[in-house]
This record gives sequence, C-alpha cells and structure tokens, in this order.
Amino acid sequence: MKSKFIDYVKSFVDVPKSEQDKLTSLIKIRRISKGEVYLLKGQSARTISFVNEGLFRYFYVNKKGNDLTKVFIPENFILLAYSSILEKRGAYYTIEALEDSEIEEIEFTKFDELCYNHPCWNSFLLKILQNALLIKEQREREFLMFNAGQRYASFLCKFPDLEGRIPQHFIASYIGITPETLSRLRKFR
Amino acid sequence: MKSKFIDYVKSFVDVPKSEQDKLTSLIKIRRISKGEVYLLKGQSARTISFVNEGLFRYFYVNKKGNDLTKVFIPENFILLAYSSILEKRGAYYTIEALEDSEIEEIEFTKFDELCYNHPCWNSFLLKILQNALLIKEQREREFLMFNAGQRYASFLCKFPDLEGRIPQHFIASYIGITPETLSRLRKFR
DNA sequence: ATAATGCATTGATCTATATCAATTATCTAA
DNA sequence: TTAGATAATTGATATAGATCAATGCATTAT
Repeated sequence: MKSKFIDYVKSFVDVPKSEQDKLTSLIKIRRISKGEVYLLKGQSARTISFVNEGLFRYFYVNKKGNDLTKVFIPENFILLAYSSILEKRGAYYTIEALEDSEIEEIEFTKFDELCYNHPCWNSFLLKILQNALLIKEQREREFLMFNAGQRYASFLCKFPDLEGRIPQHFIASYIGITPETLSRLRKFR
Repeated sequence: MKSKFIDYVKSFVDVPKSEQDKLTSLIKIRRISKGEVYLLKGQSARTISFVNEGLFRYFYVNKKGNDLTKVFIPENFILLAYSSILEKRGAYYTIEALEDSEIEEIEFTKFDELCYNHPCWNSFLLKILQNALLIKEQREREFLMFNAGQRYASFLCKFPDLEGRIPQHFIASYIGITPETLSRLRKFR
C-alpha cells in the first residue's frame, strides 16, 4: 500500500522498512466531507492523521459565539490535536473540514507503542514539534508587532495557495479581525 | 558537583549516572549582571543554559524602536534561543538579564553530541518542546480571544511571582499594550 | 429559473487602545 | 543625600478596528 503519511515521515527521519510496515498496518484511510466536524471542542483527541487531500481548520469559539481560527491544515500536513493528547483533556478548539478531505488516520495509543519500540518515531515527533515551534513563534511575533494589514500580508505570503480556497471571513478570524475590516483592507491593495 | 540543571532534566526523564556525569563535565557556571545582554538580536545562539537564579527576558524591537517582550525566563527554567539554533540564523530577538543571574551553560554543539550518543537527551528535548508548545498555544489563544485586561489577568495568574519583580512597562510589552494602558487597567482592580 | 442561504461590501457610528504631553514617584549612582 | 535618570500616573486627543445595519452578490437547493 502506498502511504503519503510514510513518505512524509521519511522526509524527516530514516525509517526502517519493518517500522514502515508497522505504521502501514495501523493506518486507516478515512474520508471526511466538507463541513464535517473532525474533533469537537471539549472532546479528547485520540488520533494522529495525515491529510492526503482536502483542508481543515482548528477554531476557538469565544463567549459571544464568534469563532477564531487557530490554524489551517491543508493536504500534506499532520492533523493532530496534540495539546489535547498531552494534557489528557478535552480540546480547547474544534476541528472541521473546509473541503471534502481524505486522511490517513492512526490511533494515538498505537502510535505511542511505535514510539516506545523504535526511536525513529520519537525523532519524527521531535521534528514536527520543532517545526510547530517555529511557526508558533512567528505567529506570536506577528501578534506582538504587526497590525491587521501586516498580518494579512503575512498570511498571503505564508499560505499563497489558501487564498481563494478559503472564504474571507475565515482568513479574518485567523488574523484576529472582523470580516468587515478584512474587506476594507483588501480594497486598498 | 551539584547541578540544578541535571535535577531539572531528571524531573522529566531518566538519566543514567554516566550521562549525568557527561553533562556535568560540560557545564560552565556563569554570572550575568542585571541589564547585561545575553544574546543580541541578529546573533546566532550557540548555547543551552539553565537559570539557577535570576531572571531574563526575550524581546523584539519594532520599527519605531519600541520593544515587545516575547517571554520571561526566571530561575529553574531553560534559557535557550532554540529557533535561532534550529534555523541556523541570527535570532529575531534579544535576550537580557532583568536581575543579577547565575546560569549553568553548555555549548549546544556539545549538547547535540550527548543527544547523538544517548536517547535520554532527545527525550528531554521532546519534553521541553511539548511544554513550550502548550505555553505558546495558550498565548496564541489569548491573543485571539482576550482583550488587554484579560491578558493582564492571565499574566498575573500564570506568573504570580513575577508581578513586583518586573517593571510594569515590561509586563505591558509582554501582553502587547502600552505602559499607559496597563497603568489605567490596574487602577480598576 | 427562483427562492433561500450565506458571504462580501459599504456606510455610519462606537470603543478599546495608542499617542502625546505633563506631572509625580521611584530608583540609581556619584 | 541629593541629582539625574527612569518609571508610573493622569489627562486630552487620535486612531485602528469593532459593531450595527443595509445592500448586493454568489452559491446551492427546490
């Protein structure tokens, strides 16, 4: 079986064939339709997945009922509510599919067993955590130093392929402004 | 030699005595006085340290010359400009001591060799990265959902011991507001 | 094709926070 | 211990971005 998940892992670390086979045997292909909720706020995450095609977003809901987008996860990225797993608590956010999507999914407990039995998996985890850290650091920097227009410019720069695929109001909720403000920003570019 | 750094590592992962000794042999104790710059923006980081006593802050400088605090690192935490090391580039931020401080310092290249030769060190790295991720996720959530007053309340809650140790304008720069605004927020509590 | 729903735009305000300026308080160093 | 520097407070005003409301534009479903 051809697995994009495994190709992705191999792009970061060396994985012996035997370990690749173990992962393959655990993967379940799953389709999730546009609009479907993958993980509901308050639920504990139990899986680690790779997005073969499609697009997801993680979002918080504030007291007024507005939603704020934490991150977009498109094809060829890992779909994982890691904080929920680490803290063994319900997630702060909901994850929904923005497009009809296909993922390769594994129970996290099974993945943990892999980690326990061969170091390559922890190395992989370390790599994606390092990546996540760099991305989060940039986002923190931009919230501290950038105004709305600069954050929008940075979004376009970081996710050139998402512009057009995503309704504007989701982009607004990612950069932390209202759709009206984003619309006005766009008029002057 | 008694090392708080090693105690800290042992609080996360098992470290064989032989590995402990290797770390000990690499540690250099260093004192840094209040106001001293530990890492200047643009310089590449080369060390990983543990703060025995004292307090540091990481800060960005924007175009107007105002500084924005990324994080405070007090005693018993790791002092490390990891993004600079990972990306092999000059740091985006400056690190300065806010108090006379003592750190246990190691060349990161040496630490890397430890990692290469025994898995406990990578496990440790993984743990502190997981921690960092949780903290950064919370900060992202608060920038998205909280106003200035809520971010200040959260700061007090997360760092109860720092209030009073740190000039207010640094706290303001951490939560992303001006000192004037923080002063006004404080009047009504 | 038409209705219905959700999305984007635009205008008129409102509000949180920034900016500028002056004053007072606190710290630091000779 | 006092002078100078740095920090905090307070007031007046400015501004980025939010909110509310209306209209127009697409997309989907009937």
